[in-house]
Amino acid sequence: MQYWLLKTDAESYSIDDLKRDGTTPWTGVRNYQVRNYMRDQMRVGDKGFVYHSSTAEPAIVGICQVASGPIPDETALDPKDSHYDPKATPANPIWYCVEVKYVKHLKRPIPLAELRKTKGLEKMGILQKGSRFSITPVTEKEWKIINDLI
DNA sequence: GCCAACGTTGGC
DNA sequence: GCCAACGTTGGC
Repeated sequence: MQYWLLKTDAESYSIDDLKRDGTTPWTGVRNYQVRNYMRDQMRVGDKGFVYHSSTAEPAIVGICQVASGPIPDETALDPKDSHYDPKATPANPIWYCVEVKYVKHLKRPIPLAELRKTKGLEKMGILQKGSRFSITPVTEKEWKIINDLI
């Protein structure tokens, strides 16, 4: 089993939205590296941190779980969707996503600033300068360290 | 709202 | 296939 960190803009889709929906396809990713994680590496049962970006205090706020294998990202095929990609077709969807299931809120959000200060997390994708990947792998060690912060 | 970082696009 | 310009992300 692997661990992940899934970034989301709380304004557009928050952990509360995920709780309400229960399970949701993680659509809208238009970065090849991140698509490849979802298409090739994420497995049903993998766990992930849910991270809110672009808020007053960016933070890890909850835990989710991968609930499906790769499926075509429907938003790429929908001309009305803001993530529409005219090059995508049903035969060659280009963009894939996985379904993500709500597990729980953390007892308290863990702010980015705290992650930065915590020993052993220096290599986390989320902490790298200019990292733009909305999904990054988390090592088992990092997963444990963060769970111990709660 | 600013701006650094960086992936993507497109002209050549 | 290089690389400048562009657009977007996201922390501050």
